[in-house]
Amino acid sequence: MNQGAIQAVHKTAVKPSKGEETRALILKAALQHASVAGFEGLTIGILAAETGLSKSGLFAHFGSKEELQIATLDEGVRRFSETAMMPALSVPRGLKRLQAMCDNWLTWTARSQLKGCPMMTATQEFDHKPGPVRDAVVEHMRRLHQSLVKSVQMAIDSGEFDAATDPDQVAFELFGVISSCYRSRNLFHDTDADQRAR
Amino acid sequence: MNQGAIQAVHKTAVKPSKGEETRALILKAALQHASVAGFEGLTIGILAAETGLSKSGLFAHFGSKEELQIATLDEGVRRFSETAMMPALSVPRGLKRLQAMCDNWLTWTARSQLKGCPMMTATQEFDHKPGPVRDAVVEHMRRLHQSLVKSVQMAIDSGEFDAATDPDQVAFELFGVISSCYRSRNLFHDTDADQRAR
DNA sequence: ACGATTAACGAACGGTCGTTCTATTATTGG
DNA sequence: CCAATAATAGAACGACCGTTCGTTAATCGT
Repeated sequence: MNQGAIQAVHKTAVKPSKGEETRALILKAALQHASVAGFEGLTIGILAAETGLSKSGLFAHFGSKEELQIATLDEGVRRFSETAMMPALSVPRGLKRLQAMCDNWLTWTARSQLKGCPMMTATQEFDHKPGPVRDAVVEHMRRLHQSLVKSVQMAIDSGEFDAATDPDQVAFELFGVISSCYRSRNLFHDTDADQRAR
Repeated sequence: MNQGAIQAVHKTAVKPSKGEETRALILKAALQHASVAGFEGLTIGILAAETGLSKSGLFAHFGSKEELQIATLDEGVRRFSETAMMPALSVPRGLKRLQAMCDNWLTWTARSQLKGCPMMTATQEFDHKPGPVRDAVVEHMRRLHQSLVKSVQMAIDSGEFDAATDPDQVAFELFGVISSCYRSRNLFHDTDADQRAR
């Protein structure tokens, strides 16, 4: 039936077939919606109405709600990577890059016109719900954590951080500060994009 | 006819009427469920089956799902207060008490046989969903934040923290560390209840 | 330009949702 | 002990859920 996943291997060079076009359109709306109402709040009916498709027409692109959730999560990670992480790679290694990463992390949702960080949402949502979606979330978060650790390590190598610094610990704390900032901003409408990268 | 089950369990007040008894029972199950599946995941049908009541019987206790959510949230806060915060008040003011608060915060879910911290869950879940439930969440979190700030201020007054310390900032960071710890523990099954209260 | 393939639709399904009624059973205060 | 009252059950509702199926319309390779 649906074999869109097969084509995922090839990094598309020149193939915006009709199907992929609408699929991208759906995922855009889905991500938007998930950033507000969460991934469990994603509804095929609502999403269909939002995109002008029929329920069954939309459904055919994914084959199940679970696959829709995973596809939306992947799309979120893709957007996060290209909006927040990749730009930071053009900043010189070390503390500067680490700071750029954190800054971008805090601002990418606004730049992508999202209401919240999908990964933060997904993390909370699937904490205790075993299944393929949770597995995907864990995998993505593990990768993200590793990225942070690597950047911290670079700052250690360059002498900007003490040699005794534990990169894992710093990454752990950075994540805490960022999630605290998101909470503060969203819940209280505080305007404290505190640049507290120590 | 044989109603001789005299349970001389006189708890606190003097009014454990039948209705309040079952209501407490429902809320216990609801909180348990919400700590796993979230407050939106609370379902009257499931909850009724879990408690042995009928849907309508359970429903009558609250009048709407929204009120059930709020009641469950309140119950969570109540349990949190009596399990995590109040015990910390018997610890001498200052850094010690602040540490006790954070420690208790990290361990109270286990002690209450919950799978996750309901307030953390609620915070994420109602970030972007206006309504009475969100209002209640905001109010509760504001109070909690103030508690933290007050404890930090005491540690400043006692000289354990530098006089230039910003209590709000410290509370902000503490919340970050705690939420990061919850995430790490639940998502990766890390066993790092890191006592990183600086 | 045509025939094969893909994309999209519309209707229907069994389920579950929150909610509303009415009726029956327990509990309670006098 | 007995009425008054509170607690619960049961059936039914419309709405929406995810999913299936058969059919039609659009797209694409040749």
